[in-house]
Amino acid sequence: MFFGIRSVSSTPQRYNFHETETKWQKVWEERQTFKAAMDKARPKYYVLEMFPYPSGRIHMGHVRNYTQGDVIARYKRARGFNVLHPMGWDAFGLPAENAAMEKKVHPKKWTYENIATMKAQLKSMGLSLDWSRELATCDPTYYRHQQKMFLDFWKAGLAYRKEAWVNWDPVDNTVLANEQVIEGKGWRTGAPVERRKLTQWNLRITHFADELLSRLDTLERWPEKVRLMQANWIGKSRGARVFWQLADTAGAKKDWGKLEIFTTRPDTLYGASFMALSAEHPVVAELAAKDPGLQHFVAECRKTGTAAAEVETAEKQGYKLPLVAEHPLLPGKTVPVYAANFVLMEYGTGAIFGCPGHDERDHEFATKYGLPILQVVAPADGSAVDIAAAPYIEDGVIVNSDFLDGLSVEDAKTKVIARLEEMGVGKGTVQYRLRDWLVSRQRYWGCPIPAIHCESCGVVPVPEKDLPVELPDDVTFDRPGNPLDRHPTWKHVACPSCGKPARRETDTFDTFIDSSWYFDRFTSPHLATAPFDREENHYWMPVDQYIGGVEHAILHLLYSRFWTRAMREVQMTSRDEPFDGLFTQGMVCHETYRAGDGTWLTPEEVERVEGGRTIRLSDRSPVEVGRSEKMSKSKKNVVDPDQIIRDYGADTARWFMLSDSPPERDLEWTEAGVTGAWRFQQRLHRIATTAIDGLPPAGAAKPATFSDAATALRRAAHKAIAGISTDIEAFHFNKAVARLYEFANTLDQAKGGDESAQWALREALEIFVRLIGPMTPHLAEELWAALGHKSLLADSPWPLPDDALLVDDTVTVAVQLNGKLRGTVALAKDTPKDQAEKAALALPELVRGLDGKTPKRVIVVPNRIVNVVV
RNA sequence: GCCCCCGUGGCGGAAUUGGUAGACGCGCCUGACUCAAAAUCAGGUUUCCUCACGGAAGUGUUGGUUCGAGUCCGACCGGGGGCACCA
Repeated sequence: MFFGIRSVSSTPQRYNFHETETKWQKVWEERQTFKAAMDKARPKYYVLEMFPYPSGRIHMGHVRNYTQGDVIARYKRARGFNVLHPMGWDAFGLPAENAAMEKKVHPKKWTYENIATMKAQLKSMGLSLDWSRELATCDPTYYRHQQKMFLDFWKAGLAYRKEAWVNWDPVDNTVLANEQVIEGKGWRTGAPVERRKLTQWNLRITHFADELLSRLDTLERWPEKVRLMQANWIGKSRGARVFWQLADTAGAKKDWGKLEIFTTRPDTLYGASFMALSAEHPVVAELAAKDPGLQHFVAECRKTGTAAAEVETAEKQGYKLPLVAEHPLLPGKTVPVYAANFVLMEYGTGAIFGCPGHDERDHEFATKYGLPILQVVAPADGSAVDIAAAPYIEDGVIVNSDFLDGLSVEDAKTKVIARLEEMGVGKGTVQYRLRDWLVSRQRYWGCPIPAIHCESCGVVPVPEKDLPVELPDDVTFDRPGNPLDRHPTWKHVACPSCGKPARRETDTFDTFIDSSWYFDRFTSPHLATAPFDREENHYWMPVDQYIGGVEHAILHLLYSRFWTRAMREVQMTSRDEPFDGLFTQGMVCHETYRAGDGTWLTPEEVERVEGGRTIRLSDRSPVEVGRSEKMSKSKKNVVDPDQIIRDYGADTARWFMLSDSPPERDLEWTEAGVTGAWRFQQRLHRIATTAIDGLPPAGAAKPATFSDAATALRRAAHKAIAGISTDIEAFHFNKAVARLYEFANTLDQAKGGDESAQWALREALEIFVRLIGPMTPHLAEELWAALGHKSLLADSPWPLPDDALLVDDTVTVAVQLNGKLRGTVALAKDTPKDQAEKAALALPELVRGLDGKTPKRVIVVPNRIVNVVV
């Protein structure tokens, strides 16, 4: 439906939003209204929205995110806080390199042009941002500090190189962190990741695993959902490491030493019937050297890799090794040892003991290979279970387990761990699912890793005086692979330690490092000598309110929490957590359209016609309307913010973003909704400007008494203040909008009357204008000036409600008969129970319902309800 | 498979946290203005019965707790999200 857009251009506008919006944006900019400066005498408030990747143009998701943040920023400002509300650019990343390959534009040029475009777009939204603090992570003045911090972390043992099996994205030609592999596929490319053994840089996030987990409980202003996701990701499990002596059955006489396994069920040790090692386990590798069959098996395991679909369908496979393991608690008892495709080298010790009686996976494996299935846990109620048919996973009592018999599972765990430790064959441990953060990327457009490889000195840090290690500009993108690596001169340097020819590290950092501390940099964005000034940082941090998409629940938010701790470890800060409050906003969705030939159509290419049908504008052919989905280029269901702002104005776009849908839920973008929001802006302007004629001047003396109508209006106004303040604080913007509609309706109905009514009308209008200020700042500023104010609304305080006007003298009390509503009675507020009861019993509708019966009981809830029970 | 969240009119969603279900907006219907339309304004809009007054039912289904349940508890159905051979 595009009637709306057409009607805008064909209707004479009484409120010229375009002119008004540019006017006020200019005023705010000229007066540096939103420039933030440290002021220890005032309480600070740091509002931050996740900074955008400069992809080219802003999308509706940005509009929603930044509108929400701006409401909070402007509101807190009006409440007297010294607000910091900055904006910057997450400017490194692969799309710039892809653009370089496809469009032959240098990544730097492409990025900065995009930044210019998007900055202009954001400015047209009228956001209360301090642009003087703008930063871009691709700027050497930014990333030099990042390189320095990395060197500090390296020195402190928080950064290290390790050879390991890593996830390789074959499309982007780079390795990925575990967090960036979703269902076995690269998070950006969707290509199945391959496994490669490479030496890569890692950050020791696992060092803080326990703290990152336990501190989640204290993040009270974080969504429960995000905390839960992080807790699951960290994945703490208690268990034991148990050492099994390996013995050779092939007669090689080699002493294989003890095999260390991890288990969360040491209570089931007596049910062990096999051992299983990862195909990548060193013992397997050693045996494979002389066993082609095992080599083949290992290769097969590697092939199945991590792709989720394959994992699900893949059968448990084992390869019997020429080894046995001696049971640590049963002298003389041995179990066979297998290499198995389901054991992960990355988790625990890469080796397990199999207890088929009480583990789903082990049961499947044992059944396949004809291994014994022993029962060591029985249901507490004494009922029998068929352990051969299915494993028994539930809680119960331990049986067939020597000194553990009769104990509960929990008690048995404690007791067996104590015994293992006593015997020196095991120990209780805590295991985390979280792995260290792999940060090397084989890409050009990222922050260079400040390290040098020297044949004689090994890996040497770049001396601080040589920072920043800057990216060279003259690179080529004509071939796949890392342009830094094939640059003719860049990587050739002298070793800082011995001076001999050496080679620069050509990998760059994962761009999630860039975004792990930008919020700190915003506190002193221009400081050259350090990432931030301690005093400034201490004043502004932590971020009081962070707002962004839930898709960053693990990646960005967990990394940032880690980075803050790493900085603490090297004494850069004493803070533990970067974000005090977090809000995750929902996505912006739109209907999808498909032409007869199946191709996707943009909303601009279709029109809804009479009879509810939808047709393609070009040839009037019918269009299939699909369900509403997140706006995406691939489905073409996108609406350009620029166009909306041009046709309807920023205030309308903002208002619509805040209306109807709760901010944490997905929002359905509809053309009808936008025109509705636009009409309301027009209506507001009309209501206000017509009312302003004949009002007493600003600051006129308050009348001693008010007419009933005037008091009613004042009540509505002051209730609006109270309600909307609460709503904004609670992020219930849709409710605040609803209240503003109600208040606008009241205002529209308010007729001129005596002097007190005129005074009340001015009061109400001024309150109204201040209340819409955070949401539609341009219109509000315009009306504020029209009301005769010389100062800016943006500099004006939030109105405070008069408590006396918030309570009503009379209340409507519902009268129920057996819990069913029969009618209502108007009573004075706080009418005593007995009088309320009397009034209710006199209600004709109740008397009729009673039909002569005597009430058995009467429940009176003061000011609420009277329930008569018969 | 495991964990979490959500099911309220034609639609988006309210409901002071156990106390008048459907605020507010969209859409739709009727009327006014208009030659007509758009815009605007006034009124209506959960469903069923009734000319009306009024009444009955009603928050995914079902059972329970309670004077009283959209709200609390149990089971089920449906939708969404996270994790997933993690030992």
